Amino acid sequence: MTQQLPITGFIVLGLLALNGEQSGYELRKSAHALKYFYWSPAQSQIYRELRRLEKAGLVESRHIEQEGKPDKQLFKIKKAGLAVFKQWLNHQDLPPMIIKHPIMLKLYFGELSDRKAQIEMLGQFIKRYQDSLAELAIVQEFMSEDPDQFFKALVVEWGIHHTETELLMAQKILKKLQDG
Amino acid sequence: MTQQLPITGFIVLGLLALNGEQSGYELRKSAHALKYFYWSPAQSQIYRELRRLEKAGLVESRHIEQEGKPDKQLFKIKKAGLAVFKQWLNHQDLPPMIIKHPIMLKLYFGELSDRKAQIEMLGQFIKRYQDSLAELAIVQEFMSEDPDQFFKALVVEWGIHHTETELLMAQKILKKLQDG
DNA sequence: ACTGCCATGTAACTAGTTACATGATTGG
DNA sequence: CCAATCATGTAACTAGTTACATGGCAGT
Repeated sequence: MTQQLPITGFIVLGLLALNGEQSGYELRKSAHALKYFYWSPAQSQIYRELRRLEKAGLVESRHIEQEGKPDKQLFKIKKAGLAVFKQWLNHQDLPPMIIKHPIMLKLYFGELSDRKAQIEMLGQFIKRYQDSLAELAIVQEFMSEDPDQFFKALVVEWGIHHTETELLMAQKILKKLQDG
Repeated sequence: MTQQLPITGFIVLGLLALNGEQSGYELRKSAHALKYFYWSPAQSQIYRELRRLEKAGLVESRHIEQEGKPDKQLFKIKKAGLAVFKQWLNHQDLPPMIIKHPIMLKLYFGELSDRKAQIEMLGQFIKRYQDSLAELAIVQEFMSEDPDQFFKALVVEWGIHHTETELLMAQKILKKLQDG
C-alpha cells in the first residue's frame, strides 16, 4: 500500500490527522504554520490534493450548507489515510533539504552588481528577518506551557535558532561589504 | 525594459555573464555550484531558458560540430542580456527565502510517529550534513587565496556556517528525543 | 563484457502559481 | 461608502521533474 503522493498530499493528510475535520479553506490556514520550515502550499494545491485523496479513499467529505455564505465541504481523514500517512512519516527516505536564498544568490553574482545595492538588500533582509524573529518569539510564548505541543515547540525552537543565525550571518556579511 | 523572467532565467544569464560562452551541459554543471544556497535547476529547465533567452535576444548561440560526440551549441550573453541581468541584480525586490526542510516537517507531525523512526531520521540527516560540511570545507580551501573570488568565498562561508548550525540543532533535538 | 559516467539534448508529465468569481461582514 | 478581509472555491498558466535517446570512453 505504498501510496505515491506528492509531499503536499502528505501535508494535507497530516493536518487532517492532527486537527480533525476541516474545510479546504481552514486547511490553507493550518498549512500556513508550516511556512517557517516548509513553504506553505497554494490554496489550489490543497484543493487538488483533497480531490485526489478523496478519490484514493484516504479522506472523506461531507457537504454543509450555510446561509449567507457559500456552502462548504468538510474533510476528514479515513483509517486508510492515517495508515498511509504514518507509513510515510516513519519511512526513512528523506528528500534533500531545499533552500532558495535570494540574497545569497545575488551575492554569488556580486562582482556584477553595485556595492550600494548589495548593502541595501542586506539591510532589507535583516529588517525582514527581525520581524520573523519577533513573530516566532510570540508563537513560542503562546505555546511554552502546553506539554501537548512538544513537537511544535521543537520546530519553533529550530525556527528561532535558524532565524537568529541568518541574522548574524547577514550582519557579518554586511560589515564586510561596508568595510571592504 | 523590465523583462519578466523566472529566476532560473536570471541564473542562466548570470552564469553566462560570469563564465563566458557555455553549452547547456556545461551550464548545468555550473548551476550545480548553487545548490548549497539555491537549489540547482533541472537540465531541461536550463535548455528551456536558453531557448527563451535566445528568442528574447538576450543570448546568442553558435553551433559546433564534434566528431564522435553529439553536436553542441554554445551560448553567449549579449549586451542586452547583461543589461537585463544587472538590472535584476541591483533591483530591490527580494522574493522570500524558501526552506523545505523534510526533517522539521516530519517532526512537526511527531506525535503521530515513532520515537525510534524520529531518532533514526535525525541520525541520517546528521550524517548527510557532515558530508556536506566536508565538501564545503574543501571548496573553501581551494578558493581561500584568490582575491577574485571574494563573493564566492562569501557565500561559501555562509554555507558552512549554515550547515554547522543545522548540525548543532539536529544534535540538540536528537538529544532531547533520546532523553525525553 | 559490463557498468557507469561523460556529453548532448527532447518529450511527457506533475507540481505550483496567479488570477478570477461570488457574496458577506467589518473597519475607517 | 469603499477597501479590506473572511470564506468558498475553479480555471488557466508556468515552473520544475522524470524518463528517455544516442553514442563514446574509462575503469574493473
